[in-house]
Amino acid sequence: MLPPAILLMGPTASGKTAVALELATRLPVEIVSVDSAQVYHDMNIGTAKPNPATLAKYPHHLIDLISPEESYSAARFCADALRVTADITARGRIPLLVGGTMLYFKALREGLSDLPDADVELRRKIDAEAAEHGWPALHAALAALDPATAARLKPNDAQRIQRALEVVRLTGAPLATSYAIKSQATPPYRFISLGLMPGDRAVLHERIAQRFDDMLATGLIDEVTALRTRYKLHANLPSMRCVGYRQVWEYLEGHHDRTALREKGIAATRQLAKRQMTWLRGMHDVPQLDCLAADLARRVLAVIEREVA
RNA sequence: GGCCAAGUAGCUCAGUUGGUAGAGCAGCGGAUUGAAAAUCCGCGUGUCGGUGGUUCGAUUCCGCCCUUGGCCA
Repeated sequence: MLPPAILLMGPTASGKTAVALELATRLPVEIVSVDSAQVYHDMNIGTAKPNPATLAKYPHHLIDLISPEESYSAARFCADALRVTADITARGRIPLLVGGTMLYFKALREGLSDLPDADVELRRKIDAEAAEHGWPALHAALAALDPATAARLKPNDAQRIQRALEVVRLTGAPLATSYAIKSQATPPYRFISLGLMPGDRAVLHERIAQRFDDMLATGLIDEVTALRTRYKLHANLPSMRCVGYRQVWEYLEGHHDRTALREKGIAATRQLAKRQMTWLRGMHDVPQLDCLAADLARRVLAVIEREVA
């Protein structure tokens, strides 16, 4: 029988971290972060990373991996996750993967196809073409090379059109050809999946507002200012497009005032939570618990103990 | 008490020279394969403050009333 691995998924501000820490005191688990923003060094407040004392007591894998100047990816996450979970299992412990980056969970559970990595130079060229002719023109160009993919994508879906053009140019074949092959072996685990969803979304929204205010109060703006001093950053980097960081960046550039920063930050976080919940709703095989329940940790524990045993 | 301004979507407002109304934000749904906290798509019936009048027809014009804000007493 395959060893167990626990997947704890939920929208931002649903209390995932608190539950994970609680579980860590009761089960032989090691926490693995599934979070595309917590991988960056020096982005702590805005990504709601646990504080140093907590991290010392409960080590988290897959946080603080790269510089904000760099990019991460779902593929890299899969590779990293499989490596650290193998280590954890070898130590006789159970991996507890916790986070809100649903694409990473999906990639882990369903595997990825064998596609070429991002090609910085090629992307730069495609961006230049888009700047000149617009994305709908590139969408039309894609239709000539890969009609099936073009039909699937909207003319303004910049990111996917770019990726499709990139893969087609690098492989010389339509995307579907590459997609057909899921090369990655399924992970050697028995996944125990759990989703956290708010019974009352208004309460989650309230919590998100509170949390963003807390971030501002504990120095989010200073954090971004320091990042801009320490690193070579620009507004289009994945790190600076993260929720909160993007809005503070715009504030520092003078695009809006402090009140607008707060409103935009909260709105962006809500939209994020909404997209995460859309993913979760679509995962029909993942049992869900109300993250607003008072005894949440106990309920999660009950489900896990039943499944692990 | 008098004068002035405003009352239209959850919020901020636009608009109809009289033919029952639409933007932004918020909210909701969806897509999602190496940037995913990204990127993109879809969803708008609201006593147009109330009530009388003029009119074939009033959210629009007129009277009165109500509410809010400002100025004057």
